[in-house]
Amino acid sequence: MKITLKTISEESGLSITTVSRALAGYDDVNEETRQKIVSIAERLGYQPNLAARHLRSKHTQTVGMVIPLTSYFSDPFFMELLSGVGRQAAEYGYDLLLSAQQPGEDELNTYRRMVASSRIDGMVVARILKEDPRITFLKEARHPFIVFGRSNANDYPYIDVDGEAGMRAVVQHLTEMGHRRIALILSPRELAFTSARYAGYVQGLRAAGIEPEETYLAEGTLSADSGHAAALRLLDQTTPPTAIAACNDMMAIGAMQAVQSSGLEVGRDIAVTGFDDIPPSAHAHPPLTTVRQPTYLIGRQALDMLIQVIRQEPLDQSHVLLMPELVIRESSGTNRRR
Amino acid sequence: MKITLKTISEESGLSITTVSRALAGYDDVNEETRQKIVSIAERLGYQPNLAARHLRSKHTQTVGMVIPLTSYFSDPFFMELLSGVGRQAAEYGYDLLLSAQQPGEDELNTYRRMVASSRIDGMVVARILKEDPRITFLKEARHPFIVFGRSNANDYPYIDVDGEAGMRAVVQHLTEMGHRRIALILSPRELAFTSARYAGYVQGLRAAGIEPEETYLAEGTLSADSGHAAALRLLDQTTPPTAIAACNDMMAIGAMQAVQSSGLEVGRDIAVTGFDDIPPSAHAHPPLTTVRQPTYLIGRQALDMLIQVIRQEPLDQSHVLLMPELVIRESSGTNRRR
DNA sequence: ACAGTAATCCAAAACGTTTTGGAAGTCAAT
DNA sequence: ATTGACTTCCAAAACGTTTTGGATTACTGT
Repeated sequence: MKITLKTISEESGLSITTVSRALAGYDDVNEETRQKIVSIAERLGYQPNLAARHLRSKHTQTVGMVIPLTSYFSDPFFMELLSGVGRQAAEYGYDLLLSAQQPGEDELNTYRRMVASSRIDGMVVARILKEDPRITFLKEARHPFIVFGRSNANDYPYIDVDGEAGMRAVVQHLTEMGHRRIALILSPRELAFTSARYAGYVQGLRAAGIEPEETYLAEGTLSADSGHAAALRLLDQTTPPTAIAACNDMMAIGAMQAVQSSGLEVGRDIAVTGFDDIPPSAHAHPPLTTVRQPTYLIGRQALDMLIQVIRQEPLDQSHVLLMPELVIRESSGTNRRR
Repeated sequence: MKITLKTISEESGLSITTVSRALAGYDDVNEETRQKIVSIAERLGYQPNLAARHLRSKHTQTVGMVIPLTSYFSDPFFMELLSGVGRQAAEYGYDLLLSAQQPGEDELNTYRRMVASSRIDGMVVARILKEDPRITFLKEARHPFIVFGRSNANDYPYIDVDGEAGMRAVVQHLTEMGHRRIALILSPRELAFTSARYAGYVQGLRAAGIEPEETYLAEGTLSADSGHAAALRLLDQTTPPTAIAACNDMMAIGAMQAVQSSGLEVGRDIAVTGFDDIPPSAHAHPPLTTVRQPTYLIGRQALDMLIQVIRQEPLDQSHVLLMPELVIRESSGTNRRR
């Protein structure tokens, strides 16, 4: 049988109100009665019905995250973020509601459902577009949210890593290794972080006195397969690049496979670099030179910020920008070349 | 402002009852009125308040999973399972409530909270113990659940892989490669799958006429570090093993590092194998010979089964046992030895 | 003895939905 | 005109909480 406040009320001979207030710790109930109520509640194994509580009190101790089925699940980057968010949510006693988007459903719909159905107190949004309708929606709905990433309009709290600096460091490293023909495998242009990483690439080249060339640019979709295809296109020209920088690790891993299948050796004949430092990258063959985003920690900090937004506390810092770290491994070559 | 049934009721001049029934698709409302109601609902962007709905109707379209913080998050195996469950949940229109267990909190408490607070319709339980209090609890509470794994008492629906056959295949492979001194790094004894894998190990040895020896057994905690330590212990004896089988991939990866740091080469001087085939294993150095558990698919199928339990439909199969597949890579040696 | 205060309790409303058990109206058959 | 069968609608109850706005009692100082 279900144990409710009513059960305890009957058992104790006190009103439902008093039972509720006793358990909630209000000070207008006698310490002795509280003891009695608490002990009955424990004996019966009372657990409040959260649906009822939420209906009444308007907050749910739950934060939400939407997962577009196409890519995010099984994407190690996203999983790491999820871990961080989940970990920190537990710290605050919050649960995490994952709504994988229903197949074929408009993504924005999933957001609408989540927000308007009032099952969550706030949302974490990741991998945003330059013009992101989800953010527009959340802003309009005045629903608490936190973003991993920056877009064009930045009037919302976010946490991000400096992709420009990261990619600049990659290119600087490559030029120091003697490379001059450095190609870039771009992420989709509509993604918010693409322009920052591209800008860093250009800056890195110019700092070494190199003009970027159209023929050393290729576009991928973030997946390993797309990195593979892009690398093949880049290599298939009269003066192919001697280094390939990819905008994320998955594409870099695909690119390495492409390089190897062309009979070249990564790290000796050609350098390959990534961005993200997802766990597999350290164990790739050869280990991948990349830019570390502390994704797990970002998840945790994002949740910290979200809680502040939910509680309407002023944010310590509403725009957090982390400096990424260049991680040099073998894929970019162990010895100077050329 | 919040759009509720009342809003639509006032807007349309119809009762709340009729609005509710119209939107729910009952056939006791005129088609014309339904059109009107639906169009108003759409215009206003009505989204039902799920807390209220759940309070009244007793089911939540949500399944739950508890994640012990200590190990599971950031455990690739568990993440894969999560992906499968999440993916399939979306297929049925279910959401996924993740409750990471609070640090220091009794795990069973988290289950109690989840179940009794009536926020979920069913649970997925993974990595169970031989005697698992969570299962006892769920059975007693008569709350729908599905288990990945088998324990001693099997009177509940589960899906599992045949760990005995898997480990037998590993040992058979190793003996065929000429190994006679084959060590085993055990998972914790209280875990349900440990005994099956151990049994397979013994069977595999006996099939090749080898008696298992106490000195070739070590125990780990599933983590890479524990595998590392266990391997060092195994190697530090007068006649060390020539092959080390680990009960999961993480420990195998740790063991490989230990072997390498002892100046030996994995795959040539000594063979190492794992169990699970988590994604990093294919890219390990050298790539790890292991037993593939289709964890993602298991997650999906587990959810299929859970939905059936929730709907009180008879299960197609209440005990599913999958055959795992031996994946031979370089860590077990490419050429016959000895 | 009396007002004033503090301590302790509670009835009832509210949250937004679904469901129950009709009511009202229409129409056709008698 | 009455009956029965349909169709279409709705008032009210229920789900289990929290909160509001007192009510009751006991104690204090005068």
